[in-house]
Amino acid sequence: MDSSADGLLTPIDSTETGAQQIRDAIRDAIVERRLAPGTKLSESDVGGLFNVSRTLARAALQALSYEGLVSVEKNRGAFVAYPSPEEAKQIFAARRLVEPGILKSAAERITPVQLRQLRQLLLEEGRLMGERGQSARRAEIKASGDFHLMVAAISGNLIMQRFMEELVARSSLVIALYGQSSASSCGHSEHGDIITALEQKDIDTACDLMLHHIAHIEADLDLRERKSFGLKEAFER
Amino acid sequence: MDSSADGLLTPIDSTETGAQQIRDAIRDAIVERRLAPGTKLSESDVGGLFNVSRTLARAALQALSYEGLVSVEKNRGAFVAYPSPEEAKQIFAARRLVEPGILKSAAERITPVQLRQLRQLLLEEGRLMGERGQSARRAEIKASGDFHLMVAAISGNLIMQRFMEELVARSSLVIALYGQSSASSCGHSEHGDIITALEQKDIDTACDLMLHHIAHIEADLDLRERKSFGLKEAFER
DNA sequence: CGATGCTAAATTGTATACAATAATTTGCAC
DNA sequence: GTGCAAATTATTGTATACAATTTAGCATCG
Repeated sequence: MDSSADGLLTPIDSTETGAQQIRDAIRDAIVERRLAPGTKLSESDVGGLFNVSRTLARAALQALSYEGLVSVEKNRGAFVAYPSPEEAKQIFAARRLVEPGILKSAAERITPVQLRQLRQLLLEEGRLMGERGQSARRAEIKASGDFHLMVAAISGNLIMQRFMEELVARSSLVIALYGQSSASSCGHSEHGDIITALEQKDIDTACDLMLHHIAHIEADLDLRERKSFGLKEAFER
Repeated sequence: MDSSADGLLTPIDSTETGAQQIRDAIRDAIVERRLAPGTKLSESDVGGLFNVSRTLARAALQALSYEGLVSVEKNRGAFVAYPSPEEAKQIFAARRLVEPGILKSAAERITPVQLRQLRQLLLEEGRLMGERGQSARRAEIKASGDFHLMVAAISGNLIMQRFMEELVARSSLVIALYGQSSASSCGHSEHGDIITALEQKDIDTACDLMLHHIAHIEADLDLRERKSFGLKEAFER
């Protein structure tokens, strides 16, 4: 896809097995909001879509369920996750809990080259904000999350990086459900501020900015329970 | 929302599917160190052992690989994870990063009943330290981890709780590989100190004690690369 | 004697078939 | 026409069968 001058965010093993490719494809579709929360993902349909057997489709769906992006209900099937307001709060609470620490680790190890890469990412993000159209919107959503993921990658801790990938992906789902403004853009300047603080080695300020940034994203949510009939409707088709 | 602290550490769904039961059984075996790191887990063997088909065995092994307890190598098979020293460092770095925050959340919500349950757990842990025999040793290992898991459960954040389950399980693997003294016991008094701080609502002290506690566990490790021939041997049956 | 290439065995990767469970529709009584 | 119940349909749960890949053994050659 894009892979903008970094190997940092593309841990794709070229020898990945079929199920993994399908998992990645579906995950991208969910994160970029081409697949709405609650959408049913039947094994047959998924398998048919990718021209593989149900075995692989099932494996991919299982994998996504471990990441919290898909919920599989016994004898009922798999659905794109439909996080409850409570779940949404916990996702952002988790981010507030870990991201300052991750950022601190990253700040201690970051190299000039990596700082340039972060700036590059920011530039790309800004460019996408200018463009219009579905495709640009999707890319913008992805880029916005990629900032946080690159920070995690720079921190050098693979385990926290993995965890952040899960949190960012699930955040996208939450924003799709409860976001009010098309607020994916509102964080852009804050990303820039964080980078600036990093450049100045001002770790404490950077962490504060990160906390505020997460709080801003969360403040844009309207975390009221959706009517159950709406949920039921979402589970149709 | 959160049920009272009764089944706090047993989120087992009684209607769980076959693969999940097998996954749990193998996970217990790994965490309790009945299965050594590097042990080969062939799909046929696992299936035969539990009297199910390779399909379910495979699903269970896949699940464990997402938790980092099993590593599956393409076309080669699944093995009990053999964390490298670097991985071990990252696991404990992750714990230092998240556990103070989790403890802080828990301290803000903890009820007297939950405090009693923590004391209870500590008592049980102490009792097991007194007993001798393999079985008591395994239970002691589990109880030691359960303290951290119960704190996570009390924090009320299911996502962080899940993450801690992963970290504690993987820590057990690391200690099995690199632990020097049979140090699982050395942390017992520190657990008690943390509870005391919690009782006194002294959150900062509790967090400090937690950080020291994790540092102590880590300090007992001898994180030197095992000779590759030793690793190879470990991967043989 | 050691290295290399080939064949055979074992193991995983994937597809398909059958069984079990849940959703839907149909039919009947009221 | 409404409500309940049985049959039908669709979908998931699990097992088995076959293909592809790796590993090991063995023979051959340098």
